[in-house]
Amino acid sequence: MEGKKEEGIRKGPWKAEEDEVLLKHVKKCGPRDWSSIRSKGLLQRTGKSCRLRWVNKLRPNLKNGCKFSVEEERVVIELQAQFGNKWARIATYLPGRTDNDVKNFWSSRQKRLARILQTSAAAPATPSSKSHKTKREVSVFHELPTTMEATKFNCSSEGEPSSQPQPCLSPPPYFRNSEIIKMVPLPDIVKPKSLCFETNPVQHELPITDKDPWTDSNTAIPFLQNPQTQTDQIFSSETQEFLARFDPYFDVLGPLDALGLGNGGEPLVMEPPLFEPVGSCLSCEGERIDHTMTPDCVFDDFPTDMFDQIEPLPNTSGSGQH
DNA sequence: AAGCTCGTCAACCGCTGTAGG
DNA sequence: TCCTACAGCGGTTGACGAGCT
Repeated sequence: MEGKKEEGIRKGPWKAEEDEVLLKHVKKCGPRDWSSIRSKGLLQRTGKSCRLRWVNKLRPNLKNGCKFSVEEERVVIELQAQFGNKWARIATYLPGRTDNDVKNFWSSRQKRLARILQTSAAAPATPSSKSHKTKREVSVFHELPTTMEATKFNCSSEGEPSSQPQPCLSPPPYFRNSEIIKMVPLPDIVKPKSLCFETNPVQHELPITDKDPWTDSNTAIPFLQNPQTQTDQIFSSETQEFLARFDPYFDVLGPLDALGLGNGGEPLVMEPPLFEPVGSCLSCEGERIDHTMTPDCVFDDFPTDMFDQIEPLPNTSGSGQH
């Protein structure tokens, strides 16, 4: 398709004059016929580029240059868990935000997650060192609780979540209700298989296998082990204090109607079933679908290298396993 | 003060889906 | 049914600024 060399195509940052021309076109013709902009000689931009400029910068009511609010962050997190990386779809739930905004926001978080995982693995437990935290470190840790879910949870491994919410695309439980979040302070070593995403708390105490389902070795994944202990070991008291502030944050991660979304801002209109209990959800048509999210299904979709940088903790056998 | 690291943002690229001929 | 053009989407990249060492 792209056989012939495109001549006279301008790329790069848009000038104010170009924006003006584009706006005029949209006023006249509406947000369509993008390719005609070039064919008419109005701009030396591809239709694609024009559309993108309109959608991301020139459209009315965009929240350009303002950071994501806490509410917006929560919505993105929830919807990403439900829909996967369907940024355009997610953006429709966020008035004034574009798919590009959401995408950028999410990838920043992913980067931070990667860094957190690396640094927490590379520099564990140095409580006395570094009594001062840099601002940046603090902000990184600020993301910690919410980045735990940052992996894709589209549990169908054979591909793409469809445009409809799929049963398997339910949000990860610790972001669905506080009941599940309370699984965090488990007393013992928690291996992935015991991170059962069920509302039934009993599941959290499932027998733990000797094998790590990811590595097929006996190496447990420290980050997922007894998180309380890990937190104590890895983070300084300041950071812990900071993390402690997330308790109330988690508390509001209950059913959507409890989120108070839109407080003081534009109301965030949510489509039906964002916060369904694990085990069932509603299809787009409002039809309830029962399903069970198995741990395997969930962890299948963790990036395989997600924990590459994490070294196993010293053997905690005795205190840990049961 | 300079260099470095990181986060944010804008824009491009390639792929896919769809409508029309 | 096939082909083509276009629209839309998601991934990626590069520029830039802010903060830190």
